[in-house]
Amino acid sequence: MDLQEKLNQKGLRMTRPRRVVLSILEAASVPLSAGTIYQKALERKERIGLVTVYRTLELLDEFGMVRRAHSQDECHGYLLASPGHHHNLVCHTCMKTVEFPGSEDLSGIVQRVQRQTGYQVNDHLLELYGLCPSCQES
Amino acid sequence: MDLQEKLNQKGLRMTRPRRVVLSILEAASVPLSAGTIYQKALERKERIGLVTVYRTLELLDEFGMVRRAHSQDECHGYLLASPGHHHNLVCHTCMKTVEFPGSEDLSGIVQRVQRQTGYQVNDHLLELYGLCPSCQES
DNA sequence: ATCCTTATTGAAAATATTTATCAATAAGAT
DNA sequence: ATCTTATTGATAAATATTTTCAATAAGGAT
Ligand SMILES: [Mn+2]
Ligand SMILES: [Mn+2]
Ligand SMILES: [Zn+2]
Ligand SMILES: [Zn+2]
Repeated sequence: MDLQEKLNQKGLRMTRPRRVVLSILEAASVPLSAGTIYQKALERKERIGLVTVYRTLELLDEFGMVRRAHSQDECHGYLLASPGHHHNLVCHTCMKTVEFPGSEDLSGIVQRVQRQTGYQVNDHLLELYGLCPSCQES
Repeated sequence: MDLQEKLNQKGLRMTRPRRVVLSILEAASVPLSAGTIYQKALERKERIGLVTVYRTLELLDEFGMVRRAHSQDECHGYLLASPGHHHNLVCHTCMKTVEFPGSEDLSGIVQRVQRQTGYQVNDHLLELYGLCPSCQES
């Protein structure tokens, strides 16, 4: 289900600014902050407000169409997210990011930690870091 | 090795502000932001600058004595970190956080992801969320 | 204890980031 | 083409973080 449909469902409207933000995210391979997206929009000579970028990101987040990247420094990068449970793999050097399906089995860890802490675990954040193919050469 | 020693090693000095920040972190069971630490210092009637809190956190971070909590909203909470590889388990409701040793085996996932993406994985961020014992009752 | 060197502090200002307001605009249904 | 109202973006306000720099204090030397 694409943005248009999700908007319709809620009586919301497809607008040019929203299309621009989405398009920029689609073209990106690294996590983008609101500010960066705004920059790129300006470069494209698009008339858009920074506030709208924030609002659109919030919207896309609600729709689950976007995911935040929590690298140590830049905490506020957004990436387009495929539907379903995924995680990010970020290149330390160039930030190029790919997602991988979250089919990993954490039940072992979860079991153990629950027993040891008394907590009831129901969610997790997993992010991998490394070197992308092209950065491995240099 | 405690803060005093690590400071000595680098020709740095143990100061009262640094002691205060450390002490506040030691007393906390939830991730604290620079601002919050500053607040608590004021409550303790300690003379300290917010800038110094930022600087001290940066320092503690370099020393690996502190870990950042990346909850969805509050991206900049700091927690005192035990030496060695650990992760955080955060309570959704009250934020109470415990750490658990990172002895989990991610090699399965890592292997698979490396093969599928061509990336070379060498680090990860794992955080668990759930309900702490006391929040389970309510 | 006193002196000296220099790491450290914090007030103040500069930047950067995020949120709130609100009149003007434009989506999209009729 | 008209109408309703969701949406935008300029502006301002609120937060958060970083930079600057003269005054202070840690801690080694005497
Ligand atoms: Mn997962
Ligand atoms: Mn681990
Ligand atoms: Zn790379
Ligand atoms: Zn709790």
